[in-house]
Amino acid sequence: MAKKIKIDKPLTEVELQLMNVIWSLGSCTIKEVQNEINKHRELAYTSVATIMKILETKGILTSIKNDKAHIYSPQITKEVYEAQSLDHLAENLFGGDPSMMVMRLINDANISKKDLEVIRKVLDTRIDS
Amino acid sequence: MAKKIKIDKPLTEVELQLMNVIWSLGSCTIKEVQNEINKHRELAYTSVATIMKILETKGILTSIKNDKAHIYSPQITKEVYEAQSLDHLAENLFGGDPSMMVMRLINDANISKKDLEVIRKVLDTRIDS
DNA sequence: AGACATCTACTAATTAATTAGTAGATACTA
DNA sequence: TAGTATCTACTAATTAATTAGTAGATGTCT
Repeated sequence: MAKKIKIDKPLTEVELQLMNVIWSLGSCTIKEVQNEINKHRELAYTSVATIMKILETKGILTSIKNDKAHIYSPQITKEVYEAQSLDHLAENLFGGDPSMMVMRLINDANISKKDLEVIRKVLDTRIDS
Repeated sequence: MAKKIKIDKPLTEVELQLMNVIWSLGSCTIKEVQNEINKHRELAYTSVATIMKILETKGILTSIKNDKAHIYSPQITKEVYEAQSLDHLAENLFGGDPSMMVMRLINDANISKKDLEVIRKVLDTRIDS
């Protein structure tokens, strides 16, 4: 099961692309990841392998040796990584104040009125707890 | 005055560090930026100059030739860049749904109850308009 | 004007990120 | 079990990002 390891730096562009695939697949092989990623872009099998090895070195993936291919599993959930990314952005662009991010989002971003109402509900429960 | 140009890629690490300084200074010279940045980290005058030239090439800064030093001005406001960064993150990590970002933020991020209430007020006006 | 300081443009060196090839190991198939 | 396919580890090549030096131009100050 994925643990809450702390990532020091954000993932690079390709790393994130792969992780998005891996998070959606759960535990998986290099081949499976390559098949999936190749629906969107070219990337050689060995390139995928290299990136996944890097992710393993960073502690973001672990692998176990199966019959044939290694099986990789994420060591951090997508949700946790999302939170850490938001923290990072808050730190670097919003002076460490995440509430300013929320402001910017609900003011500028393309969020439907319906979604805004859902958010308000969540906010209500969050405040009254 | 800063216009709303559209940035294709997010700024790199150093570029953002410099832009944060430049946004806080407004129009400024390389020297001024270097002085400011050097309160936090080492960076040679010529390095600052190089980065600022890159930012100019990208259209994020413009410069006019003054008596002596060039004066650089941002072509994009910090607020707009903030919004674009959030868009980018939403696209790459939240399946293009910014409301999920807000959710993650108000649930996980370290936001005080007072700030949450301020956010709710803003949300109220936003919804009722 | 001559000496000195400062500035920019251009170049270059280093490090990080991306992409993929090759060789040797391992498993599968007839 | 010989031949084929697949897999990983290691290496390497390319591109992007970061950092800074050098030379020549320009301004400043007596």
